[in-house]
Amino acid sequence: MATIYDVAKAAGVSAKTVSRVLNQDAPVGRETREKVEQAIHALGYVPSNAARMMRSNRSGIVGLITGAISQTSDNPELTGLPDLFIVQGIQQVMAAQKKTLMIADTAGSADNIPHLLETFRQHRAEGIIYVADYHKQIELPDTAKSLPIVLANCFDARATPAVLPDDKLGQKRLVERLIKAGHHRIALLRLPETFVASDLRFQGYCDAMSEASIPFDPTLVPSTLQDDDPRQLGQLTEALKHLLNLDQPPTVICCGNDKMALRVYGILRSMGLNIPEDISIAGYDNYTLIAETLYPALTTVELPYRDMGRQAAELILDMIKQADHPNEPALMQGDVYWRSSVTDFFTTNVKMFQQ
Amino acid sequence: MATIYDVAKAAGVSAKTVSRVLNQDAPVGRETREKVEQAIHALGYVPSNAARMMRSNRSGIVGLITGAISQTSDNPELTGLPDLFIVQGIQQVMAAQKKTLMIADTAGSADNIPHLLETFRQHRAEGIIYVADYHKQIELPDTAKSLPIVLANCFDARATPAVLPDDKLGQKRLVERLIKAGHHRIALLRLPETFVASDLRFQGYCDAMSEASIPFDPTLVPSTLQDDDPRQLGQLTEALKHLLNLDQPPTVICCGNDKMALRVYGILRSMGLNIPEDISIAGYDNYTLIAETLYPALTTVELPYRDMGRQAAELILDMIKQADHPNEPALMQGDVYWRSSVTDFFTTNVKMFQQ
DNA sequence: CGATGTCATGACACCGATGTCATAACGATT
DNA sequence: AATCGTTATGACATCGGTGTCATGACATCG
Repeated sequence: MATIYDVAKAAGVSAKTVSRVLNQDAPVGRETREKVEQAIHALGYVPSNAARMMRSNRSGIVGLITGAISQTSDNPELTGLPDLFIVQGIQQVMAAQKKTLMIADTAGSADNIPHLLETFRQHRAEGIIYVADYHKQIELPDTAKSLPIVLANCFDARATPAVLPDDKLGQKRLVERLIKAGHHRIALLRLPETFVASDLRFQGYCDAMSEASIPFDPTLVPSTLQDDDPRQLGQLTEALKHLLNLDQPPTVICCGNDKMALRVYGILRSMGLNIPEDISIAGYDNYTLIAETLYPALTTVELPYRDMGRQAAELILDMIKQADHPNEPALMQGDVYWRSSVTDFFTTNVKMFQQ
Repeated sequence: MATIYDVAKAAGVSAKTVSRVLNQDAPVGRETREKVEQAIHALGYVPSNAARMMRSNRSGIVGLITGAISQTSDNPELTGLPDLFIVQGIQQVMAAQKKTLMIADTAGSADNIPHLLETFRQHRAEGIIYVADYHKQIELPDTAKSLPIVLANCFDARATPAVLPDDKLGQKRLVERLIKAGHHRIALLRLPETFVASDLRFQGYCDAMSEASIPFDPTLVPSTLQDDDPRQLGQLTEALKHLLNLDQPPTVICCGNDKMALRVYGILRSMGLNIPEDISIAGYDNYTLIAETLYPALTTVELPYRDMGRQAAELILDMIKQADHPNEPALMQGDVYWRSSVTDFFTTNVKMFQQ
């Protein structure tokens, strides 16, 4: 591989002059510049990052730790990898800032994290972003504290700067929208309690109901499901039977996430019920592969993963520039996506009048 | 950040001795070693990759170009990102070989590729893997030819070494299995022709049928769908009606992929048909989020993405070691996943006898 | 016209590792 | 005792860039 000296010799100038042409940090004569540029092109010269980095002591590298690439084998429930959109958001910002993003994977085990941090330090990464596959609490090894670090989609007990989805607000908005569409009997099939989002979304549900002066009816919120995937189908079936057999059954069921909604579609149909004519269904996540492909398409709330990624990236860049960092996690809002799996009683009425 | 000289001074030895402790490439006295190790620990010293790299001129970096992280905006059809499993397979091999994988993203536009290659050259990447989001033909810029390169999930006209899924064999195996289960009237809903896989899978279907001496019936293979997503639902509905209205309707429908199968589930159910009692459905891709979550679970063929990634990684490492490279693309086989969306007439019969 | 400033360029040191070579101490071999 | 081999260690050059400083040629200004 050609070096700057090869280029200098070919152009008949000093290495420093080539450097000046490359970096445009000092005036160079037009003729000289052209000779140098020709030599660079002829030799296919590309400057060595390693050498630059040594001199400047600035790597321009930001490390990213994720389990998104290797499947999280401890939780087969979540194999969809939508959290990769967080990585995408980060990538966008980094590319715009000409930073190099170095992605390392936990290979499914948190034990690897110290080793990954070590690698990042060897590369002199300026900061680190840790991305979790779903909203959860984590604990980082002590070695992590020596570099600026931002958590995305997770938080810890030490108030490390974090970017999180606003699950409470998202569920609240969805329920508000359902109420506006004329629904009063609104069921909620909660995620297993081990998920942080389970409780937050339940709170959002309660807030929306109470603000609309609809009294809370515990029969509409069956006990939460278990983590255990194989048993979930049976539990879901039971919960649905319970809801449908109520004196006043719900007109809409909010599912813990889109995947659960996919299951619910199958079960309800095997019971002979039509969506949304017999009962409306809503999800959570706006996992488009499911939400847009299901028939009918699924009303759901977006997890604002791309925004979270962008926010996390900007946060880490700020922290690299100035050791300053926020104390409160940044909560990112997701929109409600209104699709045909939910009946809008008022819109339907309008249509009837029109016809 | 501490340097090797800081460590040397703290331990009262020369920098070279510290280097020897780090690399264990020459004997060091026990006492000296311990002093050095203490100093390293006390200073939190981590050797600089940049400096090492300069001296050795070996980066240990393999570049990976993908659109998997940024969504491929030109094809909203495919937002599932399952191709990330390829990246995972690559990562596994690289980690085992202590290579650093540098992932760059096309941000949805192939125009960025030259720039990414430039970045890789700056980092002195030893080789490059290009990962496509689905089986397709691509064309790389000429600048790519100066480094060892392997294509994963795609190929070009210049016989660049490639790793591809064996779509023909996969479909053939699925159809063979269907025939073994007692199906003779087997329909195939092809992917749009713009997909390379469309024709290959059709060939596999034909091969299996002809080897079983079942004459090819073109009415069972409706004309392929259009790319155009919004129109696909209507086209699918038409195609299904056509198939169901045949004199001898199919007992099983092979869908172009799992996502299409998800649509077909919805449409058939809205027609009042039960799967698999009234008609069996099979998919392709083994996109587990769909295939395992659908009710009933979907019979499908695996796209062996992880294996492809591993294979591509091993190929590029070979090519880095020795400029040698294969001329034929490596075809990777995927297994048939047999689930409850397809009736097995013989198994059913056996059960009936048993009862 | 001499002093000053700007432009264009080169010589040289340095960033932080490691390869090469030298050296000293010590035990083993002849 | 002289020679040799091994162990343990350090001095120094080097990788490929860039920061610092110096230098010469002109242009500008009072």
